[in-house]
Amino acid sequence: MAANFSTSVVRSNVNFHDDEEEEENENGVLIHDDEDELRRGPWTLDEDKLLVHYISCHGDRRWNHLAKSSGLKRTGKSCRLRWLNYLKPDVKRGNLTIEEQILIIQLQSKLGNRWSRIAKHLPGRTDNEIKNYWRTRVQKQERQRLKFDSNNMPAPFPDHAMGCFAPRITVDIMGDNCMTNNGGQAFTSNTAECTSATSSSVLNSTLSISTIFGDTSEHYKTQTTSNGVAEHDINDYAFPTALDCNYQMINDCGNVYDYMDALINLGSSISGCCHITEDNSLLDKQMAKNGLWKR
DNA sequence: AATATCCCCAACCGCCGCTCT
DNA sequence: GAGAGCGGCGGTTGGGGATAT
Repeated sequence: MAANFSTSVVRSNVNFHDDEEEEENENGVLIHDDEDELRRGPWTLDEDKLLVHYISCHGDRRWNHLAKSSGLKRTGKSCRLRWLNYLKPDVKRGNLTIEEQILIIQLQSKLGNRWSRIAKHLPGRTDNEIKNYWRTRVQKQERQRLKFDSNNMPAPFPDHAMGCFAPRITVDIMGDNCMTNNGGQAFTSNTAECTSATSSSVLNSTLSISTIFGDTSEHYKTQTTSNGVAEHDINDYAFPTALDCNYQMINDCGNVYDYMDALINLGSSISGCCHITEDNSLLDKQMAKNGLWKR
């Protein structure tokens, strides 16, 4: 990967005098005086340095002017994209966290494919990154569906949930409750919906579930609150906690799906609504009818 | 080890709406 | 009001690394 460098480093290191046919403008930045074709494709380290240097001096506005006067043989659009998606200092690198993934799903259900709006809720994440994330996941699910179709097997999830490019779910955070991870640590998002963590302590208990699919050897793990208020009817269902990505779901074909994949598809198949309950579990009986959650 | 396939993601494209002249 | 220029956005592509066969 290129360049996570500070502006000061760029200023001190960049060497603009590597081409005899270039000349400096009034700001000490080189201008190409030939009419070479615009460059396309991946940016080089030197181009990155030049762009960062120019923006540090002149700001990130007037992209077409910037592209010409900076000496970059790039379009203004290309410069803007490179800056916003990669070079801007506050761009966060690395994999999306589970919290970010859930927030994306939540926001996508509300906003649709308005990636730039969604990105505003995830500091440091770009619309391009979120768009790529969403597309990759949905493509994966579509491939799964086609695989089942070609094998003449029933789809793991209802067709209407699998076939659309933008499956919609709503994760409702009920009342004062907040999604928590297994340690009971509050999941804090940038949305206003999630404002406070539940105070009830969460006790893990391992329960043997032998119903529905008749597999008595499997152990499914669910959670109950200390006061037992939200205890599940374990004879019928088992639920994972919202952020426990170690869970997988097994449908009635015996196929196993990762937590997030199942969440997206089940959410689509239950009229766009699943709930976070008092014990921070996803609770909807229709969800459970699609299969068991396996740890 | 070679080849095929999958997956990620940077970058491009086309369209739309806003602003300025 | 018309049109050019531009920024912003969402959809798409293609290169390259990772993984499977």
